[in-house]
Amino acid sequence: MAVTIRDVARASGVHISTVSRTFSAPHLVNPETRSRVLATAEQLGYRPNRAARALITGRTHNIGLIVADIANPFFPPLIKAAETHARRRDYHVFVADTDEDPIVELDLVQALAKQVDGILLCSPRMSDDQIELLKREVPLVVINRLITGLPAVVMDVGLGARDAVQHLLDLGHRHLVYLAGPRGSWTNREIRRAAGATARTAGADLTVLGPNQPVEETGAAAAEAVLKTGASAVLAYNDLMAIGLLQALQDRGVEVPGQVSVVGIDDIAYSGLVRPRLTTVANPTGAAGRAAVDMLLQQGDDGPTGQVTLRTDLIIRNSTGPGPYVPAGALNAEVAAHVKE
Amino acid sequence: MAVTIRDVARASGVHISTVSRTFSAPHLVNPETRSRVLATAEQLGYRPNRAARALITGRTHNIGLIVADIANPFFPPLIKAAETHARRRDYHVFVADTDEDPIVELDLVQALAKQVDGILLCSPRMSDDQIELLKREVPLVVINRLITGLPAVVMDVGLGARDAVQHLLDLGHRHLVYLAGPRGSWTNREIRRAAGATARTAGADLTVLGPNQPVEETGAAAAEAVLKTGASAVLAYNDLMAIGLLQALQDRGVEVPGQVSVVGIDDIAYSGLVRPRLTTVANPTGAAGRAAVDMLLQQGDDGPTGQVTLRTDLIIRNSTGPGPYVPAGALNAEVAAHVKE
DNA sequence: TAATCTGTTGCAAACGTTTGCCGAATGGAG
DNA sequence: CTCCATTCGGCAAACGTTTGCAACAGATTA
Repeated sequence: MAVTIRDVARASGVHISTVSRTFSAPHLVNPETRSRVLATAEQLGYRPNRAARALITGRTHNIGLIVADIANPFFPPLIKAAETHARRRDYHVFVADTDEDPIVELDLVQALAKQVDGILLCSPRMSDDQIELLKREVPLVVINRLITGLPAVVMDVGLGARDAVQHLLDLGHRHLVYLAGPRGSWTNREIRRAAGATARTAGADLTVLGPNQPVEETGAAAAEAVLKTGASAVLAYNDLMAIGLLQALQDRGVEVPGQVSVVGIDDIAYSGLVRPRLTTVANPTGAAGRAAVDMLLQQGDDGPTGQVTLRTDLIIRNSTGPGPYVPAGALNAEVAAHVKE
Repeated sequence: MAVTIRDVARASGVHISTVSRTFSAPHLVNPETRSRVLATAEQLGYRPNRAARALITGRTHNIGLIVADIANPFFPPLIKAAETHARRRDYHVFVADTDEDPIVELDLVQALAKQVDGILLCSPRMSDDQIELLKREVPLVVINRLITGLPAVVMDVGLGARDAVQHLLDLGHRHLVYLAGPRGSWTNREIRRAAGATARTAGADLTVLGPNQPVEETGAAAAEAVLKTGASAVLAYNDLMAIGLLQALQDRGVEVPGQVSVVGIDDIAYSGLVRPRLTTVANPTGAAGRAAVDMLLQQGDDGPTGQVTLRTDLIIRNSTGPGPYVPAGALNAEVAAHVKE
């Protein structure tokens, strides 16, 4: 049914190997022959069968991209960037969603392993050991998690969390809440560590609430607990939760940032659209996707290597304002500017 | 390097065909032999090579999903639903992004054709003829566009647009704007047609502004033009544009819905989070994704068939309010409820 | 003139499966 | 004890490519 290399060979009066070479090693075939073959191939609508090619070359020209939740707005820009970048290099991308489930994650990697030249593992929830093991089955690049010895692209959320907490401290907040993310998330641990350290250094309190599924609903559901802590500022694991919290607080008549300041992480497209506009830590997700593809596809001796850290940026908008302990001298020009905005 | 069927055969002392049958036709092999083979396969970490299998069976167990823009929040829920549904049926999904470019779209279908058992084409921008032609190369299910003779899953945006316009008319608006979507979009034509017909029937004006790229920025950029028309209500091609417009109007000091009412389409996750919360037409994207997968994978004589229309729902929130011509008698209970909300 | 090289092509094996066909073994019926 | 049916497993071809090897022609070199 489908037109194969053999049909083209017959129609142009050459051996199939010549047709094959016309496509995969053009310099080895006489220009005249080549153009003849190309012409008949075009005319017949021939397209090389990648599966057959993969079988013999061992290279599928496919990559896998495994994310926790496609519908989480953090991922689409990353997926898009990775896919576009991969396609530019003539690779196709399998996208799969684990629903935050480490078991599904494991299955998925194994199922995809034979079908791809490598896998991009986004924010994996598996244990380090499991990932280590999987690495032997298929080239892996991990995104958003640092594991010694494993190639990775991470965004420096530690830095982001530090900046965010420092921003809150500068505003005069002394009791903060970290609204934690899902169990098993490296990002979550990083944020928690950095936020804790920064708060501690300044002699401020940091209460951790969680773990939580990183969705809007849990952010909203946490409002009660947040208020009960008596904290005046909240750093959320991601914008989704921050926005959920924002909503729930306002529904309860709590003013943001008047009574409680809220900071998110990710800078998803909509964090600038909610009211008040969300102060958040911007993550370079597109760049991360591209970097990960590059790393995976790098002409490898044996597999991808290296660890890349991308910088994050605190974006100050309107969901953060002065806290209860703003010292007279601290209301300097910079902070004043934030407050005013 | 990778463990093949042959390794398993050798290790368990049977012929490779027996191993093959153990996996693809278990009932043909002695339970005892089967469990022995299964055991060694497990121990060796054997996984069937799908490419090789595809070569001989002609079924890849992959499908392609082509969308205009992964980062457009309309698509991720659809992608997620389709992927999850496909995986449940043991299919993997290639996801690709055309960036709204019909050329890329065409290339993509052809490139993917040999590698998949079928392709889901979301909101294609190609011409009907082109799609018709492609259908001969690979089984196709079109989402969000109706083409005679082609299997499709569409959401009834015509109905949605009618409901939306009727809602605005009921509120007393007599001059409406339709902020159009991209050229080549079937959805766009449907909305325009239905909105126009509904307005015309009621003797109201409908000004069409566009075509536009379906992103937030163009919605914002259109604010000026919208105001210039003097219309009191706007229906946007999608929520993204509606939200952009909302923002821009408010930035100009125009009250929504006080001075201008705005209705979106899609009900993306964030339309309920902006202020005012957006009145919009909800599209069952998840259901559409699943239906399309089912249609594509239906045990087919020759290819998928049928056309499914999924119903849409007008969700009334706070971005719509009474218009300048609200007749005394029209402020019935239902409308009053809307207004109050 | 013989030897060597270069460029172009054909030949055939290989990649990891599936599957139609055939033969061997087993067991039940007559 | 023979015959037949059934169950099981092996054999080998096939899927559409790539690629090392060899053959051949013509050109270059010695």
